[in-house]
Amino acid sequence: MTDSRASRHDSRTEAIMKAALDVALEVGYARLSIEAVATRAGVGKHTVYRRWCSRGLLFLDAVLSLNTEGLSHPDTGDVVADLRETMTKAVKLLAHPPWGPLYRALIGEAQHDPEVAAALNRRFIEPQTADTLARLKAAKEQGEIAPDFDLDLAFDILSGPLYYRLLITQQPVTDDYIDSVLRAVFAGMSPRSRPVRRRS
Amino acid sequence: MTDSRASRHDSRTEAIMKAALDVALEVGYARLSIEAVATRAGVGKHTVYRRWCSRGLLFLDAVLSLNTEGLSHPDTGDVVADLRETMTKAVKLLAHPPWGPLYRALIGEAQHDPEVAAALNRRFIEPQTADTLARLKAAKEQGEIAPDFDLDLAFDILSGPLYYRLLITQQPVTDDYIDSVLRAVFAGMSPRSRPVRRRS
DNA sequence: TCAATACGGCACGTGCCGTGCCGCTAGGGT
DNA sequence: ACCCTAGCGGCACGGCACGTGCCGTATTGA
Repeated sequence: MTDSRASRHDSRTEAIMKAALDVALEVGYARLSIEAVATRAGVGKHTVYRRWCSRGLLFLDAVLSLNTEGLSHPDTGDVVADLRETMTKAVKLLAHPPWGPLYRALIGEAQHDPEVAAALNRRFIEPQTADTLARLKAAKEQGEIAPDFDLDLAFDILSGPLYYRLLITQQPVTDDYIDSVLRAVFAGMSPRSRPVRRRS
Repeated sequence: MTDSRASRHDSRTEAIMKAALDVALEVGYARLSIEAVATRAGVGKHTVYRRWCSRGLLFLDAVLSLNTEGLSHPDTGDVVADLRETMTKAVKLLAHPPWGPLYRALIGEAQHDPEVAAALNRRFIEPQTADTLARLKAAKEQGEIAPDFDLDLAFDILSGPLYYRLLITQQPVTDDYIDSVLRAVFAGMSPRSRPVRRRS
């Protein structure tokens, strides 16, 4: 096998990311040290520093390695139902233990480290956004969304409240809340708006 | 004067908060150390630790000490115009240098330190929210907002997109963006909604 | 067999942590 | 006018994690 070297290399990499997640879950990201991660992984510090140039980027890789499966959007013809399903799945992953605290810590780190912020956007936020935008575009073409509605803005308005709850007020993001956001955003705040169809 | 002792105490406190802001603006909150703050303030480390039990709480006090004047809502009878004015003012304060990076760092710290998160909510987020909710309530009573619209939710939907831009994508929050959010949220995403009045 | 590469282990200097201790000074009590 | 005391600045300490050298080793590919 010509890739023995590479596979050894990869196994170390995975061991380090696994150890980083373990330590972060135990003591919190704020108290996560490279030393502790290296020790936990049974690895020298050099082996960590050779792969990641900062604690934040290591943590980013570790958290994103949990990307079990993508959050691709179904298309049943009912955009509200499809959005609800995807948002519920995403929130279940990202806003609840054990991953909720880790994801929050990752976004927190992004506020201090521009590299982490850029990488988080490029590798997680943008792909997820593109996927949702595609679904919204299809909905607009089928007349489920007003033709002059800016879809990038629509994404912000749908995601923003969830992140606001996750990061600022830190109230739980329940299925009911997702439902309320969807209804409210589709219906609009003005009186006499056309109501959106309720959950069947 | 019987409060000389208290005034001496307060002058130290203010000097430390001022020094914390200076250092944070120079090297960033991530590299802000108590030692540097104490030195900058011409103060012993004890004098800092006696007042704040963590770096995050000191930073919170320092940033909130910039609360020049409250962001109270005007009531001209046009809720969209009033919200636009307040949101524009808030964004101008909180999303632009020099305070933008500091506010982002504060929210970032809140992701790691529950005490900071709780204090930030209690001392800044909740009062601001209450103020906006009062204005929204008045608008609902005057028929500018649909009578069955949850106003707490309305606040989340209006604020969320701004925070999403500030914290996640880190795109600039422009006046046009605020305008777009207001129009979109009032009109709703569904087709054939009653359009909200445009800026005069 | 041999050179090369990546590795684990160890040690180092540095910076900051949080906490003692010491001597001083400015105010307040009498 | 006296001292008493709380709060202070300065200093030093042990501890921890940083990031980086160095060394000996094991596994790999020539």
